[in-house]
Amino acid sequence: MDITKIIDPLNDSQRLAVTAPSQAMLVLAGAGSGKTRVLVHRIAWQIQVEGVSAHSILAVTFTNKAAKEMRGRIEDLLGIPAHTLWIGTFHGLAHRLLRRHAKQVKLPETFQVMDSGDQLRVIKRLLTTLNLDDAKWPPRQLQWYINAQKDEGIRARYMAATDDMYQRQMLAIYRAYEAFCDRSGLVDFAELLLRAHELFRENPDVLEFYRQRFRQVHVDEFQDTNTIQYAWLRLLTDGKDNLFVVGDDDQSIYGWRGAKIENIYSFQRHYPNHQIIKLEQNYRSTGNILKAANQVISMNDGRMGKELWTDSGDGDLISLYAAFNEQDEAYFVVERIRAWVNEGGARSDAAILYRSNAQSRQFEEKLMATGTPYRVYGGLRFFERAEIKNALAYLRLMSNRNDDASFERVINTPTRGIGAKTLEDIRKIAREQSISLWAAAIVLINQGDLPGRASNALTGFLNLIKRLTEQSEDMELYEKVKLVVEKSGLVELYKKEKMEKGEEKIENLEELVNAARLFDFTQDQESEENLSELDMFLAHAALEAGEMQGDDIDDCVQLMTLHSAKGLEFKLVFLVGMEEGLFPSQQSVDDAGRLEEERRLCYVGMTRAMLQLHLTYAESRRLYGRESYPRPSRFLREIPGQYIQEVRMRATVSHPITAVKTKTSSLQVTSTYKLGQRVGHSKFGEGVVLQMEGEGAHERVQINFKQAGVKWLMLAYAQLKTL
DNA sequence: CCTCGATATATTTTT
DNA sequence: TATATCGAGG
Repeated sequence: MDITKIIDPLNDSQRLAVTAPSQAMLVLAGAGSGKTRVLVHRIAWQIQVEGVSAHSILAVTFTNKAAKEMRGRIEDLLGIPAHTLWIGTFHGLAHRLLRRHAKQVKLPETFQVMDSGDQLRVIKRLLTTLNLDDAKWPPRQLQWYINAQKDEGIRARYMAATDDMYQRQMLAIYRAYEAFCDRSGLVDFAELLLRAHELFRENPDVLEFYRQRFRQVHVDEFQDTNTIQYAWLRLLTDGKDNLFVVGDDDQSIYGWRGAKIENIYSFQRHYPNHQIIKLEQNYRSTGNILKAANQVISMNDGRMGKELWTDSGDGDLISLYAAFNEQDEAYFVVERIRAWVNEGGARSDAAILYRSNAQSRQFEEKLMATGTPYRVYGGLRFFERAEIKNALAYLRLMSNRNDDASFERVINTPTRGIGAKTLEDIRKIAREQSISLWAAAIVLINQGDLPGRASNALTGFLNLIKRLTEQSEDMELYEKVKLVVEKSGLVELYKKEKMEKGEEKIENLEELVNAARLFDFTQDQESEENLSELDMFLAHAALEAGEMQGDDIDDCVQLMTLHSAKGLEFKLVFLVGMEEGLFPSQQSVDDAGRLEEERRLCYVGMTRAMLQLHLTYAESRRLYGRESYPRPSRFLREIPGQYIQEVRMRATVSHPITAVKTKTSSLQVTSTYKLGQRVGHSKFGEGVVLQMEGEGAHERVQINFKQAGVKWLMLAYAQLKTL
């Protein structure tokens, strides 16, 4: 047996974690310290050396991407496919359990998964039904409230009524929402987890079965688990000392959506026989970046304690640029990226990280203007697009006619002459008789007192769904999807829309058919053989919303929020908008706990950088149409000056916060150039000065190069020669 | 039923 | 500032 492949690539701490005997284990893995490697090798070790069957191993992640990567790497390491290995996201695994045990958790076989968009829609609909003003009861807040309760494992029926009117109303809505979901066979994301927990808690035999089956349980990004996820893990592993978790308290950045960093602390109480191993050697960043990041994070209280180090050198200093305004900031960043690319760097190795999405625009504009390919993460995802959701709603209705959310969605999309009045009648009957909208529609037609036209339209809709169901019965999955796309009238609807938009939507629908054709329903066969291909595809669409838009085919500059950057790495990183009120965000500054999370976010951002880290802030920023003059972020002050090189040239270079801005620039270049002056540039060759603007470090000149054409250059970097 | 204009509203995101 | 959503009116 060749175990060197598993052991050799590991450092001492990693090896300790990988080869430890079965026991409760907490691996505190710093950024870039090889946490996935430990998890992958640990599992391979158990299979190959400890003789644990892949069938008896469970590994849980947060994202599908992480799950996929882990499975891939384990299979690579073992050299064989490991399809009996249960590895997936909390939600994916919960879903699998609920499908297998639908009866025990009182769900219909064809229950459908709602994404957050669906959920919001349902809540809005519910408010209208309950005659509540959605200005007074903002749907988003209600959604937040409901999910927060569920994340804590709290069901509406177990909540005591309070005297507080507001609380009472919220609870009433939560109740109504639960009732609606039950009636329609709909399950939201939080519900997947909650019900999977209840499955274990209320069915000792089921729980015992899985406790027996899973001899080893592994969890990735443990610091991101919420209350219900951890409770679920505990049911599965209590008293068994077989829980192996990997996480980093310093990278907990999802507290605002229920993640409990405390779970790391509780782990030590709940599993008294645990062992803790710290991974502190970093294989990603240079020494300066790590030392600076260590300093920043050390400002937080109550850490587990961890200090990253590297045995590769200090590297470059971190650069800090004080931009005049957000335009200048973008200009600086884009120029730096161009310089990087000119020197042979790949664009995809450069990332611009910001605190909030609204900041991306200025960079996009500048990148666009310079013709630099870029990619923005975080847009609408494929399965979340309206046209896709419409098509899926038809499919869902075919699978489960009680799915009222889907019924509402497509009954009049495209418009087919079913008016608000008819719809209201249907809802009324559904409410009175506690039946689905579909059933209510049939009742309404049979009553016969509907105006002829409305009755025909409604019958037409019901028949359409029935026809689609019958016709597609023996079809392949992709043919079903194709049939729906063609016969639902969606294509005709989008053909009528403004050329470009409509065109794109039709293309997306075609892409959906294609996705169905490529859908690999064999990959989860082990557990879901009783599920129809269609239902598997629908679940896949909800649980894995697909890649964000854009292709990775091109060599693109990467733009994303700090949150989405977690887990990624780039040679060149720009952390922009380092300003009080922006980062840390205004909402976090007067709450110690939230401020610490912002600091962890800063730590995450800094540790994304492999070679170069550039920090920027603007002295003046236009945001939401308002001009503001923010102070530099406190996080900048927390980085010792010795790791920083200020890019702005000033008379006196000192610490950024304390430095007084002087008008006297150290760069008296303004007089050097005149309009029409002939200059030389190392890359662009010879040219003539056309315009100048800005002062000091901000001074830019426009030059008409003989070869390269007209360009704006920043004097501080251009290294021009007068000719 | 659709279009236009008024209005609110703007961290962070995966599942 | 930009966008999304909603209600009135053609």
